[in-house]
Amino acid sequence: MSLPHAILTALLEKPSSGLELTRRFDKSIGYFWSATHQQIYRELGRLEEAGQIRALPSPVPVRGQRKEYEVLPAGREFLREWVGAAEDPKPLRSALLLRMRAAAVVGSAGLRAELERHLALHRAQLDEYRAIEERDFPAERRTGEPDRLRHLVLRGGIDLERFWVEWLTAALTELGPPEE
Amino acid sequence: MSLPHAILTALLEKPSSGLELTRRFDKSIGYFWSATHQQIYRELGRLEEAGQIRALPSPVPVRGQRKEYEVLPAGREFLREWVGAAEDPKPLRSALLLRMRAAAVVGSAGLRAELERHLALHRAQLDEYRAIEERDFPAERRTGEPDRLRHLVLRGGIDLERFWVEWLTAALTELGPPEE
DNA sequence: GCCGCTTGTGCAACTAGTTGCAGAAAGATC
DNA sequence: GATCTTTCTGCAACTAGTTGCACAAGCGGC
Repeated sequence: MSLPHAILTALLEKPSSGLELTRRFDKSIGYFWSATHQQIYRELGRLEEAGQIRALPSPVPVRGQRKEYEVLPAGREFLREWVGAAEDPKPLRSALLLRMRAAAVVGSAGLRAELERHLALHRAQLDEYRAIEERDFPAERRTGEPDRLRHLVLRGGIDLERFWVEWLTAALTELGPPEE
Repeated sequence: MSLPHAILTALLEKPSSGLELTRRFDKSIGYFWSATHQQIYRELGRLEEAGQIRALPSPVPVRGQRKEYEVLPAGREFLREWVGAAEDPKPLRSALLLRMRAAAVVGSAGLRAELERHLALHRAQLDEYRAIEERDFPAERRTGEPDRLRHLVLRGGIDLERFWVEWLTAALTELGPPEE
């Protein structure tokens, strides 16, 4: 399970409060490890309990008030170990591929519209990734190891979206004209 | 959630007992919607309860004895509706991409070996898919709609594995020589 | 005829992730 | 200065998925 590692990574990149983390998950880390604010708050509690992060000293420790967290040495070490650990890839789960297989059995009525909708979503995501690439990784900035690695991650996201766009396009062609 | 749909699809393709389903998940449907035997037994119970499948009449309804299930009309209808339903793609979750991002922060020690291990696994999966394609979808068999759709699904699997093989190869190059 | 192995089904207890809601604090509106 | 809205944190209850184990039936050997 990788949520604690995702949070530690985000906190090392920049100490944050729970809500800040949630927002950053929505537009960065969350692109390949999504989490709701609920998961994040709960995990922050566990990580603090385990001595891997701590809340920055603040005047009043009251509910409804932002709490900034930073990573402790134990947390950094925990993350460092995980980077080199053996962990098998989780088997793929795609409801869309499954649906197409179901369509082979009960007919493909209505599937075309869904494929078009997904195609639009993946195109949008692809555009977003490309915008990020232009903004954060112009050719001249791809030098230090950290940046090279982060750029690789983004390239992974881009190529995955490209895969979906291509597959969906092929599927739509194969499915034939609308209202066949 | 798609497990019931996966099971209905599998049962429509061929009525089976719980264990048979488990085996078929391990080498077919499960490639894009995996499930353990536990999940399958539990879901079979629910589907039977809901009147979407039924156990074929058997002499003795005892524990430890195989039970064949077949899909009832209500189950088929349920699946048919799902094929055309709107359902957003679930956000990507890749522990490996996440790990690379963590590596950008705490260093990439040990990561290279993991990338190589994953590369081998994805290559093996790719080979398996290709063998299935040759066996089940020779060029002359890709005619009826059901077969065309099933082949599309398999092509999706193949291209996804190809994506990983290419990305991992690029990542290893980018990471530089071993023991940098 | 019993002993151990495999096949098949399933319960129980766990971890991970989701959804709905609530309450405190602080700024915005009148 | 009363109320309204937004921000931020969090509890509670749920669904999905995993892991470990148990128990029955059949089969094979001896």
